[in-house]
Amino acid sequence: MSIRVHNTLSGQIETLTPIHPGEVRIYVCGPTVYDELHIGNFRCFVVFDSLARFLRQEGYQVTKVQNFTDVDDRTIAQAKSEGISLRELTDRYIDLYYRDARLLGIEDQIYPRATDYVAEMVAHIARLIELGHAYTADGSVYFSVDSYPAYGQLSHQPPEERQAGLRVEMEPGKRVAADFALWKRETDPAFSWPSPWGPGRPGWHIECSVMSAHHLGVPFDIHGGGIDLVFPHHENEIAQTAPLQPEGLARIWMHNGMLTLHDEKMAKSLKNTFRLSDLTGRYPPEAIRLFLLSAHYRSPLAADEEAMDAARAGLRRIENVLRRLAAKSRPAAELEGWERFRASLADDFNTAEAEGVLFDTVRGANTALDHGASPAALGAYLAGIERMCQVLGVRPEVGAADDDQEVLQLVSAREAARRSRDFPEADRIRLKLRELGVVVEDTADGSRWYRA
RNA sequence: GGCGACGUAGCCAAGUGGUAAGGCAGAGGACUGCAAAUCCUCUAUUCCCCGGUUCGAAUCCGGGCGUCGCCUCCA
Repeated sequence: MSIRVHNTLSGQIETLTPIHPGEVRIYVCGPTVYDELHIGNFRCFVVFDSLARFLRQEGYQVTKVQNFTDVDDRTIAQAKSEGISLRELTDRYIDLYYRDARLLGIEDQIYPRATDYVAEMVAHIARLIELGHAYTADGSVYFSVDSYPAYGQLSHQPPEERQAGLRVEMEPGKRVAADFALWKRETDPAFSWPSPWGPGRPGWHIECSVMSAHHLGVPFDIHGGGIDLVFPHHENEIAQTAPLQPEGLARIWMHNGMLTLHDEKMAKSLKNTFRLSDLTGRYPPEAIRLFLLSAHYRSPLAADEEAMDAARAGLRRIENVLRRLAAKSRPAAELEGWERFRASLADDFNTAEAEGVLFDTVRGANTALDHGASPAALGAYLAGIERMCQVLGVRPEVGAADDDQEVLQLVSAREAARRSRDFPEADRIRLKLRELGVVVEDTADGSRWYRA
């Protein structure tokens, strides 16, 4: 099945044709680690994690890189204010990223951090100066946008059409307002690296060009990130790579829409963020992941409570049907619903539609169970639903029964009480089990229990 | 001001020319000792508005209105 995705560069939906047959190489712009991340940040990471899962399921060997930006104005400012080293600060927030990433089921991948690649960035910048695409000014180095006529191709807007300096003041030393920093002169010796142009630190964009090329080779297949990175970040990555790599940095540029709260982009600067850890008391992380994939990745997604409640209810529905199926199915080669599911994802990674297919299949499975379908037929439902969950990256908590003797005794005592129609006793035992964290449900075939 | 998205039920959200997926919430019914779970039925004659193209439009075209994102360090 050919896989089609939207390419911001062309503005079109294009067929993914891997550069190296059978292999897909992906780079995703990761977080700046100066503070705890909010779930808006994670929308991007979850989307591209599922994309990688899907491509693997489709038989591709996937190499995926997601960086940590561990040097910029904010990380430096935060480290300074706490009186600690950059490494100490960023280690802390990288650890917190890993904690949340694990909870959200983000698979392991290559995680380079910018400060480990400063020497390579310096070498890259030096080449740009040699080729006449960059110039030094008072210890800083800027990329000359005028030296690259195609500038603006990703954001579909040439620099002269932009209102330069609308939001940020132009730095002195730049020849043209649109020029951007490759290297910034030292402002504090505690946070600087040596370079041929004097001590300083790398600009923001250069790290991604260098680290992606280092780990994936150039060009690679997919470069992803939030749509707010199109300009200037990704535009600049393209510009500063072009003189050294005529084939460009990446073939396909994919961008996810923003998570919004109260109709505004969720962002630290707007103070309308919440973190995964703010939600975990009320929602299992799997429900959050299901929620984050409930809209098409390019659409904005509103982080409202009702939508997250719906995702949680949906997750429970999945868990319940898996419990029902586990008791009655036999392994099957068929995967119920899977073809429709993968067709949705192959069409510009439509996870919203794919979730629709998943819930269709869940209902189909419940109906089949109610109608006493064969164990093999039920096995196909089980396999299909499990495969879909695997790609979406949700690991439903089925709470499988174990061999806890106390629980087993209570369950059978309750069964006996029910048989003798001693319902008050049965209810008393059910309550007691509940206190042990065990849920008992009575079905036509007897009681079933699981850990909540 | 420029560029790019978007506007579908109470809420979330698919659908991009052939007569409105799915989830949540709500109502009724079935099942049930009670729960829980599950199933069935119902809930948008209509897709922001106004024109146009077409046998046929939520889907294409034109014009409005509204919302969001970006315009130099924001996933």
